[in-house]
Amino acid sequence: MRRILVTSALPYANGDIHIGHLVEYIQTDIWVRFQNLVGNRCVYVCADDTHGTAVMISAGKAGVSESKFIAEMQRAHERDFAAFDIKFDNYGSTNSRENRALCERFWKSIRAAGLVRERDVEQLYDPEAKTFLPDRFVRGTCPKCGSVDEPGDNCSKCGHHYSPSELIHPRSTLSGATPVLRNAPHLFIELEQLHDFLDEWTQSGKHLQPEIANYLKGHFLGEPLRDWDISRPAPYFGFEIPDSPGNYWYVWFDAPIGYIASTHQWCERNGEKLDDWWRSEDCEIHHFIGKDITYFHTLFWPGMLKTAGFTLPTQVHIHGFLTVDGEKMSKSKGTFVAAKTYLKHLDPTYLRYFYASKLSSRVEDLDLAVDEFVAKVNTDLVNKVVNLASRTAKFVEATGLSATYPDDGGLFADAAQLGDEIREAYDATDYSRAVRLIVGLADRANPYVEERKPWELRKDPKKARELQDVCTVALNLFRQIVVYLSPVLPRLAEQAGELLNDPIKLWNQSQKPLVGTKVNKFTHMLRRVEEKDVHAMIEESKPAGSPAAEAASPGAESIGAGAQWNDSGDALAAEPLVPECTIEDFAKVDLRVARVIAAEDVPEAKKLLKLTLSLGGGTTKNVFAGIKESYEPEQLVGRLVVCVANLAPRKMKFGVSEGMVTAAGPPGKDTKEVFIVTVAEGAVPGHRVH
RNA sequence: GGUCCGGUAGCUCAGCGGUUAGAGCAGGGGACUCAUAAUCCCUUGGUCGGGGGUUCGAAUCCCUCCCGGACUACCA
Repeated sequence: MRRILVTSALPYANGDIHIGHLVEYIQTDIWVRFQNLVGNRCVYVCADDTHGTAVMISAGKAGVSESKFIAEMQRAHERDFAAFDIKFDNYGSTNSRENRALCERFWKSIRAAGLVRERDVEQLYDPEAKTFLPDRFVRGTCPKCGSVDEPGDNCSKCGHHYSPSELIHPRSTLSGATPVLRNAPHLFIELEQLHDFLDEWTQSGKHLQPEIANYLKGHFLGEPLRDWDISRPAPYFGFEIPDSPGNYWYVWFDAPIGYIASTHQWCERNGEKLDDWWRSEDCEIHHFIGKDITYFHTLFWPGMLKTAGFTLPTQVHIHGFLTVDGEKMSKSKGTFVAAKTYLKHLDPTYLRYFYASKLSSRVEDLDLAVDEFVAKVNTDLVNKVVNLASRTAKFVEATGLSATYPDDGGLFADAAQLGDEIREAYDATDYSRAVRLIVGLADRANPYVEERKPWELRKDPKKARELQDVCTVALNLFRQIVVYLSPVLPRLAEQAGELLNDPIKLWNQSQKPLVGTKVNKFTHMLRRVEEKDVHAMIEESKPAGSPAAEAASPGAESIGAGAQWNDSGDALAAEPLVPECTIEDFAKVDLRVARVIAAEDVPEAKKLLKLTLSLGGGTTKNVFAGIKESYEPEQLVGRLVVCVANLAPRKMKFGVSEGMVTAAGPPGKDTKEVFIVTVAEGAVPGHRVH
């Protein structure tokens, strides 16, 4: 029996769980359930990641204390997870007593190992909000190309990387104030001292997927590792560093330690010793994470564990992101579906099955194509698997299963033998392979029923025995499949257990037929997915007023009497007003109505479309607009837009842009949520906007 | 730009040096009626991205080109 401790990444306490998160939690939960099913002892811990500037700011905006904010968020997270049958042995919080104690313990070891250095860091400070600003809370003009309103780390126009302090006219996205440079001492961990160890650990071939090991080798381990800035000056929501008053551990220092803290809570409750789980050769530790946090889990974290004398991860399982119909999840397209929105429309079983059927051990993105989702769930689960029970159970309601298992031509035995292969696939997190093998069994079981025709047997009282035998076989094949699928579909396993009066608890139940039990009245186990429910879910996930939402309900433009304007303040808060300007300033900008007379894709560009704008009378302008991710060229031709007509021409990679099409959207370089500015009926190309 | 991963039937993918390249779904034809318009049988469909090479033999190995995607930490 293996002893295994499993974690999923700690969700950040600053937003709801969505279907993207669920890829990871479902992947992990399946693995944990599988391990327990085959008789290993597997404990699954997780926690909310609560610290950092983002939570501090969100709590401030909501007008509540941080502790209240994170408590509410945690309640919501736990509720969502439970609804998807994700079963943690302990769900903690990084803002816990246990975590603080462990952080202090780690810190002591790291200090003692001589890894900590203090160094002054110049950082932008918001004098109005009285806080230091992480890069993403600063925006300004790119020092290289002069593009305005660029993020604090790199320019979305020219791609130039810089530090936020290099921006021209920087401003805080919190208050709109001009940030000032302030010096503050920060504490750094000199990771380079652990370089040899990390080389060996990452390249051993045992702990990481090969592509990850390779990536680390190429990107980081080929040169000296940079020092890691692990402190933040007050104000900061987190733990104050005991020997450095006024400084707090950066959230990424205490977050992974939260894995141990959560385990500690579980140990306390269950009379276990923490050292048996985190400082023992006999216990495996498996982390499941997304590819975005690879760096932290494969370099910092092993380094910290090594230094503090804890067990190193046996394996870090890294998965890709979720895409929907081949595209990144998008709020405006309604594919950024919150867990709770999903639950209003669809059964969680569907998503568990679908993800399982798509997941492999590779670091690949997983695509949820709506058609495929519907087809897979309905054909595999309902039509094939559940069908086995629903077509035979009622024939043996009265008699129960036969007392001895009849001859089935080797079907059950063959499927039992396949168990090893299925088991290996699960263990290797190659669920798509496991599911493929299992569903193949249903493809062999249905023809058996077809051939033996129980519906004819029941007409002849003399064949009652044969009828019972045929159904005993069919129900056993069904049950065997359900045992194999039970890590993925715990609810179905429970229903099958109830139907046949024998709860499914162990993998071995797939190896021996069940005989002589009563059979209960069959009730529906799983409804078919309706495509309209999926679409309703996506509709509900769309923000009001997006181009997509408009397209879905043409004619919704005329705002009826019942319309409500309860617009949230989020958009404004995300990008506060800039300092006021005079009418003369405004007059310098010549905004004109223009007609898009041609629009073409720039194949090499990620975000740009090439537009030809007509100002009327043959005056045209060539403009490159960063709207490719939101609009198709065909949608634009013929439309009236508002352009900045006197903007100095700018040479871009693909040609000269002679103006700019105005568009609204949130700050940031993400151009998936842009909405071009159009003009009311009657305006003609050439009209100036006054 | 660099690194990595892919490109096999309409779709999702399996096969990764050895008999005429497979599955599921979709399409076509038929059967059945126990079952959630479920199931079963038959069937159409592919110069395995292009080109070159290694080999008795290549979808599978090597080279090269083309196409698609991901990543590119000092954000959380």
